[in-house]
Amino acid sequence: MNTHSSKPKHKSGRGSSDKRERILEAAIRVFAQGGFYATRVSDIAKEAGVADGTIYLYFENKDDVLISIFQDRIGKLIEVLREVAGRDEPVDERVRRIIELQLGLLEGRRDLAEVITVNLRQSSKLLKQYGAPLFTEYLELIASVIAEGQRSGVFREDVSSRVAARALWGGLDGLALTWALGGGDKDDASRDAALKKAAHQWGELFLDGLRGGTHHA
Amino acid sequence: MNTHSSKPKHKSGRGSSDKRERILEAAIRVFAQGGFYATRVSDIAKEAGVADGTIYLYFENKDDVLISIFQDRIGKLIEVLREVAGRDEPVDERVRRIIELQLGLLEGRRDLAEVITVNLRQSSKLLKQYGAPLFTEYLELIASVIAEGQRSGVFREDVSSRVAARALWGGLDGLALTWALGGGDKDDASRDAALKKAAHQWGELFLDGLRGGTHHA
Amino acid sequence: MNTHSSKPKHKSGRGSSDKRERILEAAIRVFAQGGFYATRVSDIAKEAGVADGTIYLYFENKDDVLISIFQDRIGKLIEVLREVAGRDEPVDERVRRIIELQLGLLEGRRDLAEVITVNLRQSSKLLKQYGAPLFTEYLELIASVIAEGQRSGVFREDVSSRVAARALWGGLDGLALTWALGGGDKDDASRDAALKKAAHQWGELFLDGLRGGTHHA
Amino acid sequence: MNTHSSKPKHKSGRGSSDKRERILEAAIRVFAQGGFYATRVSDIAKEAGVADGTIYLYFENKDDVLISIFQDRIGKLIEVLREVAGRDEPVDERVRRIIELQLGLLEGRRDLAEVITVNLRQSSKLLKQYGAPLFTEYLELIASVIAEGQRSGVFREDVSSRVAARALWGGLDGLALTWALGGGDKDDASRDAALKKAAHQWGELFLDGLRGGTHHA
DNA sequence: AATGAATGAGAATTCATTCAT
DNA sequence: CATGAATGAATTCTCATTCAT
Repeated sequence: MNTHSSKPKHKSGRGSSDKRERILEAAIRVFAQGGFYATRVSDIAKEAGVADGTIYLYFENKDDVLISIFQDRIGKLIEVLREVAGRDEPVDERVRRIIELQLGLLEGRRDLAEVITVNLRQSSKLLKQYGAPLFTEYLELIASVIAEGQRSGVFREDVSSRVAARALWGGLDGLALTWALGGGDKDDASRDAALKKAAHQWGELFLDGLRGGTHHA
Repeated sequence: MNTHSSKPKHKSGRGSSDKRERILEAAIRVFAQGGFYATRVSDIAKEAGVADGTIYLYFENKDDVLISIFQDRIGKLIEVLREVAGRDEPVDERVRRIIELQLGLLEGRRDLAEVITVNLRQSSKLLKQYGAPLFTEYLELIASVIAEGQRSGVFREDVSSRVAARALWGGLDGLALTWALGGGDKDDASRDAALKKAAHQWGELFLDGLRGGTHHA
Repeated sequence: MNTHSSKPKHKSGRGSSDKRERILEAAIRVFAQGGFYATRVSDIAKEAGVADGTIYLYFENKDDVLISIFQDRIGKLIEVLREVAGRDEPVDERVRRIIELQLGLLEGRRDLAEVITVNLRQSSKLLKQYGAPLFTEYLELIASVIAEGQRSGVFREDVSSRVAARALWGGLDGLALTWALGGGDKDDASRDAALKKAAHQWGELFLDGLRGGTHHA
Repeated sequence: MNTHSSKPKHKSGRGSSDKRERILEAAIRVFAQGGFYATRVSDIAKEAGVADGTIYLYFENKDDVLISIFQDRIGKLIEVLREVAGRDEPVDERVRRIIELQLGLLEGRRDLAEVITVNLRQSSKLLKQYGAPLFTEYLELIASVIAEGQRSGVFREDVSSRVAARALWGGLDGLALTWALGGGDKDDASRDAALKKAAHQWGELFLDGLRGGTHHA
């Protein structure tokens, strides 16, 4: 449903389709290290412990591997997000969950963060063709929560819910980028904690800003 | 190997080094369109109206062209930013200027803006090696303005100025990305207007959020 | 290396070797459609309704499949041809039978005909190594009929029987090629009828030419 | 006009476009030796004394090289044929010229004969897509001469001029095939003479057959 | 300085063949 | 006997870079 590749003839095979997963994980690691373009297909294969040709049993081509990473992960994220967005909780609480969710996806996965925030943009073609639809869906979901907050009077209405959604996502992506790029001086655990703290601050700033219009009067 | 651009023996030359400039401008345009990797050296040459070989009279290699864009352009951007950051204006006013600057709304220097949002992520290798330091400097400059606002009591202090700076940049980048992804349905003028409006909304949301801590008490 | 097909340990087997036959038939079909090189072993397998690996239980390799087609089928064709050539009928009648035979109009053995016009030229290497001898035998048989006609005074003698045989075959091949190239505008039945008619005309032209020397005096 | 490739950016360059010719000649040699599919692009390059990449400056891809051989040669042949077909000579004389012409194309070029008669058919795709149109034009030209002979009462009318044209060409192609395939037992000169002689015989047989209908009454 | 034809290293992809099940 | 997932050698084609003019 959320996979794009038309290839996986296996799928149902028990131990077989975890090979697809293995390749995907290997690709995330090597893409994060060297970037999409600098990574050779044989690098992915070696990292996954399979032969070069095996990649092509599970993916159309190299592009498809990157796209699949994006689609698999974002697809899952959207699923959960949809549930969160529909919860019976105060909207600001739901916004906080969204933030945690987006960063939770990355929890301890600096490599995944780099692939999503950096690598995907290296190919504008891929980004536009495959990324845009999913990305738009994701943003619309966030925007709908904000819009609900606006209708209920919790959030200011002089800011477009879509603009706010984009800014929220962009801010998180900005934090993730710095986090991904940051050299390895500190240990992962403290880096994780730092990201979490930063995300919390950013969330409160955002929420206050979103409520802020009321104070203008 | 680690020092770059030992080539530009011209630079000082009179009319000749405007060819370097022409190549740089051409490269910014084509990189922005198709990305660093999808762009062939011959594309840059054609756009610049010179022969392929001519590129190599002014730059070491293709990487060097991208690096030079970073250094030349972000360097200039930082210069302007430094001036804006140091102005004798209220901090929130300065933050508004920074937003306009980054989106290229200021002085019609759209190309400068493109460099950051589009080119920054093109090559992870180059990004890490050459982009990161400059990028960090850029962010620090923004953070310093925010910090000043915090010290003067205008901005809340429970949010790290660096986190706020990253979020500010990320939000802008998010708006720019959507803007870039959005198909060419509308004309440029109305797209520009939409971006300007979105940027304004985002700025006010951000500033209110940044002041917001005060209302919590 | 130079002896081929040491594999078919089955051959004598009862019902199992009809699988070999099935593969051979399938190969003829797919080779005829796309050519030897454009056909993948998996295409043959799919057409035959067996697994890829099964092919290798009956044939050394892909080349061996083509060679086997030559040997099995052209062998049979030559057998039939030999019978026709030796019949107790007027030579011109026998020439007419040969034409029908080669075009597969005789006894509905279209597949036999395909072997020569379609498969003969598929691989120059194999053609030279395995096809040429059989092909020569085939032509010699035709030439022998013509030579017989010459000796009995029915056919002119100022034309080499071998040259005539080659020309006869070539003409038929030319008709078949046009027939194969002709897009699928008409239905198979009418295409068949057209080929039959063309073959008849060609046969009479050829026979008259072959008798023609008598008029020269 | 008769070249298909959209590549040759050079063309007018003096000494430059003979490189295209050099590659073409080299390709004819190596295709004839090993066949189209067995020949690697690097083989062509080596034979032509150029780098692999140079091939791609003059041709789209490997297919294009084969197509270009066919188109260049057949294209030229058609030009001359058109002149011959329109001459003010007896039709049978013109048919003799056509035969000489078609074989003259191959004069001493066993390799070219093999490429045209054997290699082109190895790829039904190429043959159908590019060969068919030119081939049809060529045949129509021959058919028009035969039709003229029929209208003037020299040739029998119970044979379709198109069928006759195909048979004529096919017969010649058949002779050329045997000639190309024949091992190298004799020297080239005597082989050439043999081909010429065979062609003459075939021509007379064909012409007599084409007149033959008149004797049937 | 400028040119652009030529180069050739490098990478993606295909597909015949194998072999564990 | 049969299968078909896995393999990896082989090949085409691209494109950054060079260098003779």
